Amino acid sequence: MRNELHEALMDLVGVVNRPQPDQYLLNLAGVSLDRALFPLLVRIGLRGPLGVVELAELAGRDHSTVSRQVAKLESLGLVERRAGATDARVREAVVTPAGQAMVEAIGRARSRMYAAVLADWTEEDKATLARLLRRLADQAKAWVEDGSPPPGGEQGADRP
Amino acid sequence: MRNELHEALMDLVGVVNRPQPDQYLLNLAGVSLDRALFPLLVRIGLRGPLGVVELAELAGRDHSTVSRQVAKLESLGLVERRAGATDARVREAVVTPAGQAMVEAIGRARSRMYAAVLADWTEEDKATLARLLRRLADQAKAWVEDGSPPPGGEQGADRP
DNA sequence: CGATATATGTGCATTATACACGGATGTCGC
DNA sequence: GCGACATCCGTGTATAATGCACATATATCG
Repeated sequence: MRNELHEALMDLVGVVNRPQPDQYLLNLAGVSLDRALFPLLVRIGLRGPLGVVELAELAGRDHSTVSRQVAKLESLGLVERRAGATDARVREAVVTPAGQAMVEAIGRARSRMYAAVLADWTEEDKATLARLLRRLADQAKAWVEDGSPPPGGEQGADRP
Repeated sequence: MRNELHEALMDLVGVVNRPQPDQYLLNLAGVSLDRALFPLLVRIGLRGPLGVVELAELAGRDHSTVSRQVAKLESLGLVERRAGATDARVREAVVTPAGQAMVEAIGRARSRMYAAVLADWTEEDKATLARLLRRLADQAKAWVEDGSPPPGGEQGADRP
C-alpha cells in the first residue's frame, strides 16, 4: 500500500539524515569538513556556479544561513566567489581546485559506499529503483513547489 | 548507474526535508505542532510504547535531545509517560487519545498527499517502488549500524 | 530619473543538538 | 544478599544552526 511506501521512505530518510553516513564518507575520502557545509559544497561542485538564493532554495534553508556557510567554505579555500556574468547582484560560488578535489574524493567514496550497500542487487533492480526514484523525486518536487501551499487556501507559505 | 540513484535519492531527501511538506500535512490535518516534535509523535503513535533511548535511536538524535522533546509532547498532552512493564528504568512514552487523534489525522492527510503525488502511477510501479525502497532502507540501516563505523577504525574527526 | 523587485550580507534571538555528569534501576558474578 | 558494572533517564552547559528584520547594492520597469 501507500503506507508501506511511506514507511520505507521515512526509514530511508532517517538513515540518510544520520551523521554517520556523511562522517563515514568524509573519513573514507580522507577529508574533514563540517557536516552542514558538506551538502552545500557538493551541490556547488555538481551544479556549477550558484548564487546564494538559488543554493538556499536547493538546500531548503534560509538564504542568510546559506550565506554564512558559503562564507565558511570560502574561508576554507574550497569555493570562490565572483560576480555573476549577467547580474552584478549575485556573487556566484564556484569550487576551487581544492574544493573540486574534495568533491571528487567524496564521489569516489560514495561509489564505494553504494557498492557495499547494493552488493547483492541485480543491475535490473538498481536501474528500476533509480528510474522510479527519479520520477518520484521530480513529482514530489513539483508538488511542493506548485501544488501544496495553494490548495489549502493558505497564502504564500513562502515569503509573505 | 549508481550516480543516478544517488542523485535521485538526494533530491528526494531534499524535498522531504523541507518544512513545507510537514507544514502542509499539519495544516491539512488541522493541527498545530512544532516541526521537530512531529516525527517523534508519529513514531510513538505507530510503534507503540517507546523509551527515550530507543526513540532516540530511531530518530538518529541524542537521547538528551529526545528527552526534552518528549517532555514537550507530554506538556502538550499528546503523550503520557509511564514506567516500563518489565524495566523500571525506562519511562515509556505512549500517545494519549488526543495524540492518537492527531496521529490519525496526520495519517489521513498523508494519504491524500501521496495520492496527489502518485496520481498517475500504476499500481505495479507503486508496489515495485515500495518493495525496492524497503529493501534499500533495510540494507542501508544495517550497513550504518554494523558496517560503516568499525571498518575505518576512525573515531575522532567529530568534536575536537 | 523614480519606484519597485531581487540578491546579498549582518545583527539578533531562538531553537536544536550534543556532551558531561549524576541519580536510579537492572544484571551478573560471587 | 551484595557489590561491580551497565543501562536508562534527566539536567546543566556550551555550541551550532537557523530564521527574521533590516540595510545595502543592483536590476528592471514605467
